[in-house]
Amino acid sequence: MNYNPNEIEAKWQQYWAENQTFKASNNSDKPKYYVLDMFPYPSGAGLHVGHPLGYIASDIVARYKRHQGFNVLHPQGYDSFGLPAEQYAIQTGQHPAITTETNIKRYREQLDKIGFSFDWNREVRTSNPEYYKWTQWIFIQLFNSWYNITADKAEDITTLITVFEKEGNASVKAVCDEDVAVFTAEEWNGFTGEEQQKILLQYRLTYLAETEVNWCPALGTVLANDEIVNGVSERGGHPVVRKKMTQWSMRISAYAERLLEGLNRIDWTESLKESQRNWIGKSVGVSVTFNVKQSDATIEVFTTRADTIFGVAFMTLAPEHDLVAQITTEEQQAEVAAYIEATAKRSERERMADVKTISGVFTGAYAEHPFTKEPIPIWIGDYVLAGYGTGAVMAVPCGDERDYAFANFFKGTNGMPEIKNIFSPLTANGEIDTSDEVIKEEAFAAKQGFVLKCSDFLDGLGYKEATQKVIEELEAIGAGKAKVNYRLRDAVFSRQRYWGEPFPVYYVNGMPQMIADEHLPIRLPEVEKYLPTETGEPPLGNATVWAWDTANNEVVANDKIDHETVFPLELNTMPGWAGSSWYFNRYMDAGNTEEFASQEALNYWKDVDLYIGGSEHATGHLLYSRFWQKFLFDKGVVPVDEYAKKLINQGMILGNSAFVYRTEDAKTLVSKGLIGDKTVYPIHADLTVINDVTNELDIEAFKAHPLYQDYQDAEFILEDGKYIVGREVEKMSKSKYNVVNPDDICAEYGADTLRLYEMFLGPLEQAKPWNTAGMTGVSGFLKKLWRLYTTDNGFEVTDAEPTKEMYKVLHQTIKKATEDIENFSFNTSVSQFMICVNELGKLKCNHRAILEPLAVLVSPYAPHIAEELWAGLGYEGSIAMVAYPKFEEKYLVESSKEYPVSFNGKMRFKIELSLELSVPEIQEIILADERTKAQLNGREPKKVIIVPGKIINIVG
RNA sequence: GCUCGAGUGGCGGAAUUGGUAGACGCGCUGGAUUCAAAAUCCAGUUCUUUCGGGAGUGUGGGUUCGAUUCCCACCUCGAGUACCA
Repeated sequence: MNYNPNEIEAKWQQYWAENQTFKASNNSDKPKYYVLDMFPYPSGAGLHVGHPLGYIASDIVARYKRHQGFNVLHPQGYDSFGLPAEQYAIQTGQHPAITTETNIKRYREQLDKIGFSFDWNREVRTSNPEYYKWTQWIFIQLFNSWYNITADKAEDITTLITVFEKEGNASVKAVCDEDVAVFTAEEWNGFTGEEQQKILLQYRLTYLAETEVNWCPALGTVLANDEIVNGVSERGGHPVVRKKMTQWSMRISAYAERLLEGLNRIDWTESLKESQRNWIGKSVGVSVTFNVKQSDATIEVFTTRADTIFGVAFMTLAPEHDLVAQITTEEQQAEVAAYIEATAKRSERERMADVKTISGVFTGAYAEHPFTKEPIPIWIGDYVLAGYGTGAVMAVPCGDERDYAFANFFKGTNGMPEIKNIFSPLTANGEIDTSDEVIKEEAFAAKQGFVLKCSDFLDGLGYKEATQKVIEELEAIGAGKAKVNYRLRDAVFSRQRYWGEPFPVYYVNGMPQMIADEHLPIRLPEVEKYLPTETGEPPLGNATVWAWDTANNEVVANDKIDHETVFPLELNTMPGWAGSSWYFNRYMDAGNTEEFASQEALNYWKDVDLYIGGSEHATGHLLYSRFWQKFLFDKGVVPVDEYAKKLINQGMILGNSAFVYRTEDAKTLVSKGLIGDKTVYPIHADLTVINDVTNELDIEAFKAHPLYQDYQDAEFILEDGKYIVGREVEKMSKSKYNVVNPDDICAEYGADTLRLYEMFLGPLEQAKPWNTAGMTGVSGFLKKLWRLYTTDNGFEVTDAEPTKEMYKVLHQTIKKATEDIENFSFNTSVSQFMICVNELGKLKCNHRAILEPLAVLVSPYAPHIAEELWAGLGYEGSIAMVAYPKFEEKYLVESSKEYPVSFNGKMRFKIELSLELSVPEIQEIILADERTKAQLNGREPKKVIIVPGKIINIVG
């Protein structure tokens, strides 16, 4: 009776679907376990073998935990809003909803073939109105909240209004816009409703503001910082420019410290946490205020090196700094204007690529040193970034590389002073090094190994003491204070796209108004065209039925807009990360129409025990979702403020590209071994036209392939009568023709083989190349496993008592498989299964007492065959909930050990000795052994090390 | 530049409270079976060797009876990030 994977896999997949085997209940006496995959964007290309890697790992854990007696939540869904479906709509006119539906169907078919134990009853789709209703609802919650620094949490905006009414805003400590004017209670109460709304907008956690955004002209939309890679868009690689626009923003900066702190409480990889820490970019320093001479303006700078304040030689403002226009003197006006214009023209990318070139101009103005009162020339320069700190720096050439380079470059012009040194370097034993005068060639940027000089009251102090002292002095004269600065910027939340969540927002006199919760969802309107309008408005500007009727609370035609009861709706949509920032909570109670999720469900499942997904989301999804979770926690909606206890990043599966080599004239194709020193150009060969094992090109298939029509008449230069292709490991991608489709693998070898092989390939977190040839290994393993339970006549097992050896192998395997699964070391447990089956095969084991637990052990990895074997053993129903076998130490206890005997650390021979023997007894036996004498060759052993049960080492 | 991670056979990889380096699989070699092939099974497979051995986990040093594992310095590759004041 042969193992026929196609037949049994289809059968059990149908069984699981019909019997709802993996349906999770929100009520159970069992402990809960929540295993989550990052849900996919359903792209038109379908899945390749790299995609399911993480899903297979999480499925193994989910199935293992079910065997262990947990109530397991293992859901799946689709992040179904996004750019590709919209771009397809622009090209073809097909509605993105149709494209998305088709792609999801394809994804589902592919996923089903691999035999995942997902609870599809809880499927979510971010583009489904029943889902995005709650995304809109969360947006409204954010709008109706402010961040109270004193309480260190988000609170309802009404608590802020209460304070304003009683005390004004002077005493309010909130995370808000920087330029909020101070007002009293009387003033507040005297403001018009509109004025009050404007002020509140400066406090809300999501707010409308004119901000400088990353505008991508090619995509016609704004991009978030994490959607830009090397100055071009992550999608498509289009150039990105800075542009001022009125946009919704999320006040994620309010949560900077808590996002940082929370990292200490979660078990995520160190590198991922480090990425988030860098992205948040906390730096502890001092804010110093400089007065501008002959002006009432002041310049605030942020510095981490306040100790160097007596080394300040000049100040540099970012060209975009607000004060530039105000302080620039008449003589310098033309030069400054020209410089600003020149910088604005340079794209972010050029500016980044070209860090070596020093440029800047003098404003003509001077600031006043807070202590010495000496004049300090104020320059502008593009090495100072408007977006970081205050967009202004105090420049200390002797202590900072960039300041040094700038000062050196402009030395002697416009009052740029000579570089002055304020550091006395210390020798290794802490004495002042008088022999060496530093700061001749470069800045002294270290924070240790010096004491200050020429620094008034700071003379003789090191970095720490000086910083402490200068903060005290600055505070005493009111010119500065300690400050913590974060790199993390508020996140722009508007996108000029069609295929995203519409905002539940309409505008009255330009002021945004929220639509009441009970009228949600606000559904995406139909449009004729998915492109921006002729007037440059976002695609929703094409909608004709997109106005809000406040009398009837419904969306109505635009021509009804009268700005009295009918108002225009927001034309932007939400970004891709909106829907993915809370979906893990929705799975807990996916069908709920009354609430985001019920309190019972949220309290029962609480958080994700294991989250598996790619590391590319480190500073996007994984940061935004933590932010929303903390906000929802503050509002009492969710019970925990970190939603994923443990996170694992699966590595990428790389493609194994094949190449043919053409000559310059494209008339000849040269086999790989014959290239020699000929000039040839590699062309990707589709994997369907080569033999994956022998690397031989199927020339007929190649010529017949539509991609290679240009080579119909080409001459093939063969080696040994064959054309051998070159191979190279690259990212798996359609454009490299190295994609392997899991459907093909399932059809040829079966899903269980695919699952085992993906795990067997190597450690989950590591990138590793795919090699279809290796499939035969695991395929052979499953056949051998099958043969243990069967004969030519069908299933045949014995109830006889197994031998000691059989028990030993089984329990070794239980031990290893359990440990490995707990450590997510899936590759090594597959090895152990192979060892086990090889051993049992040699022992001719067909004993029920061994084969029953073995089926359960294998079941998380290869569930279909496990089900079939379980049925073959005579059981009704699924193996999925059968208790996991228990490891018993007694089966592994040994009475003797084969000791390795080393001489000077090199293993030379082995000797079987009883474990009962004492150290002196072992020594006596070993020294009397002939092989020892031969090794020593007459020398006396200097030392004999015996570690009982482990090793013997003789030094001599 | 900085941060994090990784360097082990022809290939994927295994082994770390320091204790037999190369488990398991691919590939390769030889054999059995077969009319033949596929499939299957058996044996071998780090390198080198004068068959006694010798060398060997990126390189150089150190600690140790003993180092892939710990320490120092360096090299290479990958990922992230960057004029961050």
